[in-house]
Amino acid sequence: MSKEVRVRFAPSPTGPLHIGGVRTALYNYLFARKMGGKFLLRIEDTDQMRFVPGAEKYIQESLAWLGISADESPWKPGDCGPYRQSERKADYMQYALDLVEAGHAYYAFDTSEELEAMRERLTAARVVQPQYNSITRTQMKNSLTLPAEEVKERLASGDPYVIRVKIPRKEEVRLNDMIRGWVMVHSSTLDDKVLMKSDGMPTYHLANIVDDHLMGITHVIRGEEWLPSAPLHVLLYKFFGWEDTMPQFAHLPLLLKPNGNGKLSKRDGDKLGFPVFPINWENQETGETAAGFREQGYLPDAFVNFLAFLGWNPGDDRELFSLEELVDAFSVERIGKSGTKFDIEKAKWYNEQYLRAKSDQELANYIIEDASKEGVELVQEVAVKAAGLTKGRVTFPRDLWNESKFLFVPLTSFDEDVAAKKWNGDAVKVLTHYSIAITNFEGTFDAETAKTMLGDSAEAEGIKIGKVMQAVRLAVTGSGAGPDLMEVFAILGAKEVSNRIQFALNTLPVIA
RNA sequence: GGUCCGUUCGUCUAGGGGUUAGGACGCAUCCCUUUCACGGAUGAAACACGGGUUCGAUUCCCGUACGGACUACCA
Repeated sequence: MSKEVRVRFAPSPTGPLHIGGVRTALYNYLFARKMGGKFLLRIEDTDQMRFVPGAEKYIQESLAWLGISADESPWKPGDCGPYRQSERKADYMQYALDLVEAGHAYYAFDTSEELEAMRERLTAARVVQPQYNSITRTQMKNSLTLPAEEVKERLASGDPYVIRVKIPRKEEVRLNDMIRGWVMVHSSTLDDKVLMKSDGMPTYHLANIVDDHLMGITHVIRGEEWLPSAPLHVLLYKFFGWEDTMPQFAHLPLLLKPNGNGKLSKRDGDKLGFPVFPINWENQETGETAAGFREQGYLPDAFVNFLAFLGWNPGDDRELFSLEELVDAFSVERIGKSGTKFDIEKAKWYNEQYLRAKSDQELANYIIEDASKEGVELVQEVAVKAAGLTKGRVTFPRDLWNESKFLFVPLTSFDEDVAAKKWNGDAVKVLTHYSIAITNFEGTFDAETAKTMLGDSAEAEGIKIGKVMQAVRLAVTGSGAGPDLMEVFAILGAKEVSNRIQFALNTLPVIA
């Protein structure tokens, strides 16, 4: 009987959460639910310089929109709080000190200028890897090179210092990644990463190990950009003596730019013409804004479904999955290894699928809302009909109103190309006849009736109905394309159709 | 440069020692439709390359190429 699965999503509040992060959150969530475990959200705000107000709220709102709920978070604390690293600040130093005590870490007093000088010196000496490591640390100012007395004095006098991990000179570090299998790295290629910064805050490397341990995290599912530092993390677990409870790692393939190369970054949104963020973002201080999927008209279910399939698949031909179904079907084994290019067309397709699956009643609300923004008040019943007529032709909810708008507002113009091609004497004859026929029509003007009467008018004029159909559509809708014309007539009603035909007859050029 | 990761249609992917290499998006054609769209059908479209191993490699191994990530007192 293994212990309960506990996973975490640990974003840092440095701006809007980008889509890759959202996917990471999703996979963590799916895994936790699938395994009957817990999904926690931890805010990694150890970088005070990059902290952006509002980013935390953005993360919260984004996940809420998608239905990704955390069992424990800053807003819903469990037994392992606090869930913001800045609020755990006091604890990290002791852990770092324990490492120093055990000889796995040391104080370093080098200034940034000295570090820079070291790198330049090494570069000049053609050292391939100018870094702070088992070789170079012997020439730097740290507690391994300085006399114990001086170290004590510097510490006592408040000299700025960092604590660095002391990477062993020769050691093979292995980890068994759930997605990539065994990964082996030699410690000689690792550097003595800073664990505690001079501002008293831990770096990611220290904080994430300490917190994951303290929070009982069993699986770390994160982006592939963390793979290179994973060996360091494994070493840290070992130094702390936590090997037995070290989480399993799963490094997710990256989300790539659609046009080719490089991982999808925050800046790509504007360039590529589609959002890279879940919801709209606005930085109050800088005025920086970014577009979100939600505001573009993507449905949360569709977006989640789309995102889940970016790097994962169920192993069969099914494509449409609700969040619950994703939970049921999810497994880490079925996550791919290679980077995934982002294809907005597929996202649109998903949105169309989910939109069409909605009832006319539900869709009608979008139409009513959008219409009222333009000062048009619609009754539910008509909006429902309009929704039914147009839902097969749209990608986003807002398209519903755009596609059905012509039903509710007076025509002001006619498509010129269609007019040039289809508006002719025959059409005028039929339309004139039809207009008169229906203007005083008393019965139920349903699609069937409208069609029969139109056929009768054409026959009376001795003209084939098919020849003038496009002109009829043009006269009543102003366009050469649209939903079933007779259904449109039924919604419009005989009176309105007649009026529109009259308007067209008066507006369009008269042709003999 | 170094370390690590990766490579099946344009894209997302299934598959896995012997298959007509399957599906989805997109694209094209046809059908449906008195329009456009939806829907249906069909089609074009892929195992990066070179060596092994093997009776047989897209599949296993090794190289090469290409791509990517990382290489901060950022996460």
